[in-house]
Amino acid sequence: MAVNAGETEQYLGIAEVAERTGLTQNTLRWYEREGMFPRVLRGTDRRRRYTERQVGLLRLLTRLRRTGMPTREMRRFSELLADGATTHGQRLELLTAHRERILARQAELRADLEALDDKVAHYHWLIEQGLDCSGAPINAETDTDNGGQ
Amino acid sequence: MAVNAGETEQYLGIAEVAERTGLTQNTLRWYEREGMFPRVLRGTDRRRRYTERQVGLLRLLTRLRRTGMPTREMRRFSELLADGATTHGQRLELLTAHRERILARQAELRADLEALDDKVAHYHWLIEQGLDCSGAPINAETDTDNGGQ
DNA sequence: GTTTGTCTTCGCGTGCACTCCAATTCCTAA
DNA sequence: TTAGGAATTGGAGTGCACGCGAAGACAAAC
Repeated sequence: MAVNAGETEQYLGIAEVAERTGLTQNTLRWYEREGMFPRVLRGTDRRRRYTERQVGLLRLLTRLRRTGMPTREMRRFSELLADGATTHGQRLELLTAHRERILARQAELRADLEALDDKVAHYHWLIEQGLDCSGAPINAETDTDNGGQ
Repeated sequence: MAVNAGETEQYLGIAEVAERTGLTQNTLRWYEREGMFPRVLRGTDRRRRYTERQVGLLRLLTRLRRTGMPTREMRRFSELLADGATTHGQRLELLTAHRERILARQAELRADLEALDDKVAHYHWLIEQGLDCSGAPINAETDTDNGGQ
C-alpha cells in the first residue's frame, strides 16, 4: 500500500480506484489504452495517479457500459471530454440517445418478465394438479408441455 | 413458399419460424445442434417441421435469452423438457431463479437511469449557463467537467 | 431433364469485451 | 545491496453467441 506516500495524498493509485469502481486494474488500463478513458496523469514513478473527479467519471462510464453502451460510444464520449466545454451539446445528445435505449430496454424487460411470470404460474398450476414427482400420468412425449398462450 | 405443400399444412418450415420468432435460421439450427432446443421432427425431405407449440417454446426461449439467461441454462431447460412431466418442479426452480435475476437487473437499470438523468440535467444546466458553442470561457483543460454531485 | 431455390450438415470465422501473460521498471524494506 | 512486491507496457488468448460459406439433397417450375 501507501502508493501516495511520498506525494500529495490527493491522488489515487490504480489498486484503490479498481476497488472503488468495481473495475479490475486490467480493465482500467485497457479503457485508457483503447481511448474509452482520457489519459491518466503519471507520477514520477510512471504509475497512474487518478483524481477523485476521474473516479466519478469512471463511475458514470461503468453505468453506461452496464446499461449496454458499446465501447466505441464510450470512446466517442471520452473524445468529447477531451475537446473541452465546447462539446457539452454533443455529450448531451449522446447521453439522451442512450437514455432512450435504456427506456426501451426497460419496457422489453417488463414484457419479458410478465411472460415469464405467466409461465411460472402455469408450472405452479401443473404441479398443483399433481403433474410432477415421477408419477407421470397421461402422455410423456418429448414436448409434453410449454402450454398454449 | 409452399414448404408444407404436399403435407399436412399444420407444420411450419424454418423460414416461417425464423420470421415469427425473430431468430435467424442459423440460430434456430444452432440452438438445436447445441441442445438448447429439443430435436425437431423432419419431413420426408429431411427438412425441419416445427409445430405451433414449438414456436411457443421458441418465443419463451427468446425471452429467456434476451433477459440474460446463458445458453447452458437454456440447454438445461431443454433437457428437463425432454425428461417429461416429472421435471416440472426443476423447471419451475430454474425459471424462478432466473426471475430473481431479472428483478435484480431491473433495479440496477433503474439506478443507472437515475444517475444518467442527473447527468443529463447537469449538462442542460451547463449549457443554459452558456458553457457551450466554442465560446469556452474559464478553464478548458482535459477534464473540464464531469462534476461530482 | 435441367434449372432454380430452399433446405441440409459441418465446421471455420467474427465481434465484443475483456483477461492474462511476459518482460521490465521502480519504490521500499531488510 | 539485495530482495520483494506492485505497477508498467504491448500483445496474445478467452468466452460467449452467433454468422457465414461450402458442398450436397430435394421439390417444384420451366
